[in-house]
Amino acid sequence: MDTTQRTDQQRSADRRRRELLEAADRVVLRDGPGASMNAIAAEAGITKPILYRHFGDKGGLYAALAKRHTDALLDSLRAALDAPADRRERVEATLDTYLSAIEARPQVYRFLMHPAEGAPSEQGFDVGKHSAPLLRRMGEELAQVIEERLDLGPGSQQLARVWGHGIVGMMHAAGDWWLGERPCSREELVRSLADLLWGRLAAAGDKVGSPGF
Amino acid sequence: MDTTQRTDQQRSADRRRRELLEAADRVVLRDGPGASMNAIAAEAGITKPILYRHFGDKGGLYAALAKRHTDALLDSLRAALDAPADRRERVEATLDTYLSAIEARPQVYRFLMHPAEGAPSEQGFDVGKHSAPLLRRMGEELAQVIEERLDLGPGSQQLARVWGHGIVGMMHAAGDWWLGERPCSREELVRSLADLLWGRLAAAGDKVGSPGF
DNA sequence: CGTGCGTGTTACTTCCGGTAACACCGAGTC
DNA sequence: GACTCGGTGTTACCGGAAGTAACACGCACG
Repeated sequence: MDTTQRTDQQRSADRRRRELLEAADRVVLRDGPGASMNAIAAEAGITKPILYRHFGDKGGLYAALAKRHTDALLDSLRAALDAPADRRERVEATLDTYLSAIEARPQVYRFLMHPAEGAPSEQGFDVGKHSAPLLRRMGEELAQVIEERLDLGPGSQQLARVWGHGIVGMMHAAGDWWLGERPCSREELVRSLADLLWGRLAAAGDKVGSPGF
Repeated sequence: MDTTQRTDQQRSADRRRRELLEAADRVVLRDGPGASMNAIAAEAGITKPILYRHFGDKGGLYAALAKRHTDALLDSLRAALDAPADRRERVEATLDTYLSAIEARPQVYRFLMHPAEGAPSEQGFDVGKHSAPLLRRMGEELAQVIEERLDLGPGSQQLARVWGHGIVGMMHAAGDWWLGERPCSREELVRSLADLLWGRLAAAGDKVGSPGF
């Protein structure tokens, strides 16, 4: 009964919400994740309480903001992951997609990786609950693809999840470091990481002059 | 000329500093990284300005605190990394050392991974500068060991650094996820990760019913 | 005796997240 | 046309945290 009536208000509320999110986006991209609610409200041309009415609290706003970017990135990754190519190519394409994304918009990336924090009266403090939702989602997503596509024998589901989170973490940490120091080209980085996943660590020989026990 | 005079004051100042750090440690371990300077001062039986005289600002205190734990963890890891065993065993021992550490003291671990944040007037916002100093140090350390021990052919130094940071990231992300969900035993996790590094991802067969492109 | 100097305190400023209370405005109703 | 009502907006405040004076005690050294 209210579905038809709702549309009008709902649509306008949704549009407002999107405008607010875009303003918040601009501010966060400019000032970093420490951007204040006042600043965001000012950018949107309004005042704080409105933000709170729309998003509850700062965490809510940041979560909404993060969801937008996270969804976008995950879509790109899914595309690379599902491409009709052989495994190595798909892995490299996925790595490259992720690295391209963080290279193109490092501020977004920084924000996504360290969203929450700072809330006073932080209760239970369950380890691992927040951290980085994006990493978790990427890990789960990758785990699913691995489990669907690869024959890993018994315990495959568990193994796939470990690998999913592990590979995502590898990608993330290497990307973070690379972005800070730019020690090599993106292509080289992708190749090096793929080599690592392809077992080159195990296959490498000992160094000749290595400390001989 | 002042070296002899200094010893006395210096020693007492150092002892005081250590006491303060220990108090801070207790509070942070109890209340999480959001612990206030007031709370830390109270735990130490003093008041805020003293903390500021010793550590400059909250970041300084947290950095000092982080350094203690980071150094300790890195020592353990170095021991595992340098053990006289074959490569696979060393890798497993290192993974296990890290995972044991975060399992034994999750609060410390949480603190180390998300130390800073929250400072207003955060200038330049260089991506990747802060993030997690511990991860960076671990990555560099591992890179060094890899480069020392393995024969990786041309470009070995670059490759070692990529791998160092990548492997550390893998360990971290998998550990973080594991700590939150506890989906398997530590031994299984270690084995799964070592398998990943040993190329099982590349070696696995396609699943029979997999979507055939 | 007094003059530094290290150690400590109280009391303050500033800023931020979050909230309460009030003000305006357009639509539907009698 | 007056009246209410929901949505949008505001100002003004609270509580708490970081960080900073400014002042006070104690102790060695001339």
